[in-house]
Amino acid sequence: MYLYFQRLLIDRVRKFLQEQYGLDLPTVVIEQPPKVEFGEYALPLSFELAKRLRKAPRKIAEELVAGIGKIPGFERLEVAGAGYINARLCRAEAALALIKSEFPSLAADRRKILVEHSSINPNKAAHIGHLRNAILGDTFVRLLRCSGYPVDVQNYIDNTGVQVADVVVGFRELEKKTKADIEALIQQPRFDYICWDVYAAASSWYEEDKKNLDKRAETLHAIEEGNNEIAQIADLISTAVLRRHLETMDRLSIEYDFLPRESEILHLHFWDLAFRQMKEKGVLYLESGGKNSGCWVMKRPSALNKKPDELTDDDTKVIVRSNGTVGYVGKDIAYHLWKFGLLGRDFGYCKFYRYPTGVQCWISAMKGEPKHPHFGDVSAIYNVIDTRQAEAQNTVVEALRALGYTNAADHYTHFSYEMVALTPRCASEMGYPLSEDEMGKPYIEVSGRRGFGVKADDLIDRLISSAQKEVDIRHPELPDDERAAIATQIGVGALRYFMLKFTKTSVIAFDFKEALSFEGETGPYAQYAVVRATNIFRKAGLTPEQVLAEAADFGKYLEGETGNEIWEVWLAASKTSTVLEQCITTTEPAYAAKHAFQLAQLFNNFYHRHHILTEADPARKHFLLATAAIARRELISLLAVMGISVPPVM
RNA sequence: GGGCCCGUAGCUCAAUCGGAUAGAGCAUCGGAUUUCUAAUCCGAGGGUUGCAGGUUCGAUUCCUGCCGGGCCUACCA
Repeated sequence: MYLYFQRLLIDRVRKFLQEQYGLDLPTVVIEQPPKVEFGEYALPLSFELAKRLRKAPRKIAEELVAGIGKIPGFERLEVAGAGYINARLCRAEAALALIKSEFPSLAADRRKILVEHSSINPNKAAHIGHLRNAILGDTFVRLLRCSGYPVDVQNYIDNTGVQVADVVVGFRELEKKTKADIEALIQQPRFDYICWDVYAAASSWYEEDKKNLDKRAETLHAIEEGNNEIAQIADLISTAVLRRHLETMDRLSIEYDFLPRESEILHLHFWDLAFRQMKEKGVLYLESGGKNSGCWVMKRPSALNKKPDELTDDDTKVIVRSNGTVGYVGKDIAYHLWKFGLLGRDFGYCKFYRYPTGVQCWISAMKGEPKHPHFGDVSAIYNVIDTRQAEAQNTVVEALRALGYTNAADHYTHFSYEMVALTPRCASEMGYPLSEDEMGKPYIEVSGRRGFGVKADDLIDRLISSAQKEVDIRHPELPDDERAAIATQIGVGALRYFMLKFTKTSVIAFDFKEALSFEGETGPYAQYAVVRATNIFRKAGLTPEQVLAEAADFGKYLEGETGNEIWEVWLAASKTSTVLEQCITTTEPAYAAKHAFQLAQLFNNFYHRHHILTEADPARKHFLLATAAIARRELISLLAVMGISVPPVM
């Protein structure tokens, strides 16, 4: 609703400027006045035009206000301050429009969008860093879907890399486990936890004696080769850990459609096709001298502006090693050609995991099932990968561009975000030994290699049990299963909100105290606002839908000081679709979280000041109920976009 | 050395394309409940937006330099 009137206003202003002054402004800046009394929109454009028109800003504002005249849905325009133009909506009309508004579909074409997120190495338990990735990614998927885009969700599985090899080494060399032993271990409820420790042990074993690294190389080679016991063990482990990751993420209602694995990219020879294209088009060249002699290399994106004679070995990225093997970035280029349907080869597909919701998750295979959905060949992609891989991502984009796939390159978005780290206090509380140097740092990076980190399932467990205690106290009358379900919703809500409230560029210095909080700017705060609203309708014996269906002219209740206060609730509610659109265009889900909190805050304030059920005037009572219904409706959809459901009671 | 990011209240973070008096939460202190459940609400204190210049009618935001911190910069993934 807010967006609709905003566009209407901008169109009128732009049209007037064109007719009156012959000006064609590409963008008209619009913002919100500091107080609702001033109106819903503020235009600072008079300041901008002052120089071009050689008139005082205030004079221009006056001309604009007089010239534009009446706009449907608006009460009036007025000049404010040194030359702002404030626009006031007709509140009664706007309120009715909001009640009737349906969520606008932004999707222009029906071609699929691909979001890749999670992509956790299948060699150990997922940790808080992976949670941030998955929650950001899943929320972005929900944002796109709720705006009408068809989306495929992919989770890339590096099942043949060094990290899996290290766990295999750990089990075989340190734990002396046979294939049969490992098969038995996999049956344990949290096999990924066992791997967590084994991986850390293997990593420190390498440090004890560099010769131990030979085992890694041997193992890695055997895995890539295939058809041997080591490869079978690696597959056993990585598949079991992958299954655990899916279970962990499913606890947060995070689902995937397809799991492309590196083993298939390797064995289906995706790279050969990519390599051929890249050689033909001169994207790669064979280095003849220097330290990279004998390697096929690409210019680094950071060196794009350098002249040929300024280039050094450091400005090139090795894609194919001198021994002929391809590196990670090369495989990623091939994979991304596939994503855009530019490779000329496809995966086989097998069913892998069925979610309780009925969604089927597929996995890549050499020879797949005959009937399967079509993945890849999409119009746009979003890769949710932390900022440390920015350069690798840029290299892939530049490879696409250099191959002449500019359209693909333009629709490739690295959804970049900062890492989750531990505060030194949190790390030492968890018993991790820190050097003096590290104690003085603002945060300590999570490290799977060192075994430093908060495991995702542990954090979820703690959040749920902490919520459980509260629910048990507050609702002893409810049966066990209902209390458990409520605690789960609250715990998950707290976690998802926590990961979304920070903007992507902010490093999260993780601390249990903050993450476990259910008060203030948290998920449960917003959930609680909805529960309060729901309680009103339950007591009143009405549904919010009934109340909204009978909407009347609320004009007189939206005037004056009290009216202003309540109008703030309506206005915030009306901005939901604007905010969601902003989240998509800026790839920043934090705006949705901030907005949900603000709306919940406004509602809680309203709830406190106006006692609805005891209101004597039936018409006013109806208006107050409608206010609660609108805030509740918008909050529920905002939370749903964040993957947060609302319990029936709290 | 080069590239990217960050520096805002005691702490953790916001601030829409450069706009009106820089806002929240936590913590601290003081209040509010015979009411739709207090996981709530109200109030108070707390700021040279790292420093110095520049552009602008206007800078937390843009530019330059400096200081401090982080990440990347492997023939690892």
